[in-house]
Amino acid sequence: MKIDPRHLEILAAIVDHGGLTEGASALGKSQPSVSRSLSMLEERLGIALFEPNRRPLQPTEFCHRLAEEGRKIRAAGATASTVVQQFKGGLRGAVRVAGSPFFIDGVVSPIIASFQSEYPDIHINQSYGYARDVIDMITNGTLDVGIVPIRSSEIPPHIEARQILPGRNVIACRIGHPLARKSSVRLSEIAQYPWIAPPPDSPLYHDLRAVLDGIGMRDFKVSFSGGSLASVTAVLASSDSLTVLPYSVVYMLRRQNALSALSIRIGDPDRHLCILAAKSTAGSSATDKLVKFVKAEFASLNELMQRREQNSLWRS
Amino acid sequence: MKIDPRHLEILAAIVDHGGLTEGASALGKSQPSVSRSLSMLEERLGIALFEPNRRPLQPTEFCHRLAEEGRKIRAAGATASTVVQQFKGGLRGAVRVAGSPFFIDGVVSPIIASFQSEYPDIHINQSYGYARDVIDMITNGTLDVGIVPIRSSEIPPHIEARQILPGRNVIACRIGHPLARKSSVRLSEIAQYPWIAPPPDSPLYHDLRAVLDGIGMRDFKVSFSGGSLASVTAVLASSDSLTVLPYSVVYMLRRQNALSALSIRIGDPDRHLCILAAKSTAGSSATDKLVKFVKAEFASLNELMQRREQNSLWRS
DNA sequence: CAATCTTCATAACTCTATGTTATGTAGTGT
DNA sequence: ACACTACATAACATAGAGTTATGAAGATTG
Repeated sequence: MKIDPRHLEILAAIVDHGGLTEGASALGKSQPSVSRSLSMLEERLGIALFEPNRRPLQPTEFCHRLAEEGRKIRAAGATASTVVQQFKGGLRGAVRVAGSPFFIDGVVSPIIASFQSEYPDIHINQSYGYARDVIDMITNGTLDVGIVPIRSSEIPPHIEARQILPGRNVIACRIGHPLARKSSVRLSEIAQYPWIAPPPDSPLYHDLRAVLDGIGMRDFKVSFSGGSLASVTAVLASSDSLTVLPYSVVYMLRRQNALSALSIRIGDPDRHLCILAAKSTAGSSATDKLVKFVKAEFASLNELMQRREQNSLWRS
Repeated sequence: MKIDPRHLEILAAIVDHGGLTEGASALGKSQPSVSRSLSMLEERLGIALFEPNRRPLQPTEFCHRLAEEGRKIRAAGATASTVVQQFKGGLRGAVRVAGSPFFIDGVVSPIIASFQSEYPDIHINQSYGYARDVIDMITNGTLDVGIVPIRSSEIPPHIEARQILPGRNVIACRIGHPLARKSSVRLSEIAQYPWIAPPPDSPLYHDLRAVLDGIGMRDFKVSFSGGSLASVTAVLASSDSLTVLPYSVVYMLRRQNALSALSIRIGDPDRHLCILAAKSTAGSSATDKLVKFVKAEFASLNELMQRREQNSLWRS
């Protein structure tokens, strides 16, 4: 027999709050109203929900079982409320953005800073996530915009994606690194230096492995592993270590006199940086504004980077 | 803002069935009723749930999101229905029995063993409990059958009780006890022997106190207290201790050459052994079969015991 | 493009469940 | 034994959902 889901929520509230009066209050209902609803439910079920003659109410095993379902209903209701708030709040100047940590820290954050000075009333909520997580969050509505390197075959049909940079990696090092001033770097010269590995679960780590496999290095010396872009940059800047980073990230950091890159061409990944958003018309004008702005900034950045051959750029 | 969980279920049904009319039918609701509920919901939310001017209704992304929560609520409701059926249907092939420990161990277990050899497909779940607990468990549906000594005034109206043995206690001892072979035992003879007391929270303990008060013994020497029927029997068998036990229990144990009883009449309790079950129609045929079997076995046992005068029985 | 069919919206009436305040009953603690 | 707490019940009002009947609008077909 079908039970009204509100009644299951009532049972959950009573069990979780240890009594009818407290449970009713938690639900915003009056104590007599809840009491009567329970009595009618017990009469319909023909099975006791609470031990008789006990104060406060002591649930039976049967009640506990139904209360468990009531908790699930309550959780679903809470999620629905969040969805409502998101769809309303999304219309009112808040955008949630996520992306690969190094891209977010190295490239996207400065762009978003520019966006916010131009649109001060739009709030940006920024977080990290790789492609798979970003897609999930956009799909379930907890994210508005994702900026991640991704293969086009990995983009599901309900998500709108636009490539903003081609996949391009370089071997990064500190400014003034012994190899940095060489116009041509040979394999044997790289082998003697230690490497910094990105977080093992990141696509960049796989890029690193691919690069080193391509160069023929089976075992490489890792002097530092994991960490944020800032910590990687700090380690690079204070040692002769090498790592693999996206070209755009190094380019942006070069502006800060932070990093340089070696004059050696390494294989580019087939994942291109894309900006992702849901295809639905629920996209807010704030989200639309941000997407447009980010596309324009990356177009500009791409143009700047293309004006410089990789090798000639790093020879200054 | 909180959404009525029934409305979330409605959204799920509409989305899953491809239209309002089909969805309403799936929920057992009328089409106009669902249409109006939806209109009122959209008005309260202030966000469109369906693309305008489309037939059949085409959900928005917002609606899809809420429908997902509706599915969770529907699933929880289905599980709750299953729980209800289990608590009702659990009475179909499995019977839960509880009673006073000494009766259960000494008399009821052998009867249930006979029952199960006759009905091997009926599962018996056996446990202990005194009258008050047994009544509570039957009331709240966690027990099917209780076998306990009880006064008829203690039986609530919603429970069906049938007396299966009159209240009758004897002073039990080991076979070969010095007093066991006497045809008439006097008070002064009893006083010198130690006593075994049943668990203090048991009605039998109160019976023991009542017996000793009636005999005029204010302070009696307790050499062993509490424990199961097996442990009490073991202590009796290996010492000259005495205790008070129900006549039927001793009778059953006598068959095993385990115990004997003194030839002295002591006051009988006003609690008679009864078999209890809920009056509700939820009683299964398995429960009915067990109740009938237990009644018959106890009638037979009662007849056997009545064929023997108490004193002549113990004189063999 | 018009006619027909399908799907949903609206109206009017009825009924049920839930809201309220007031008060009684029963269990628990001191 | 008394006071307090927690729940049950009564009476009245209201809102939401049930119904049948019917209209409006979108989609399909000839």
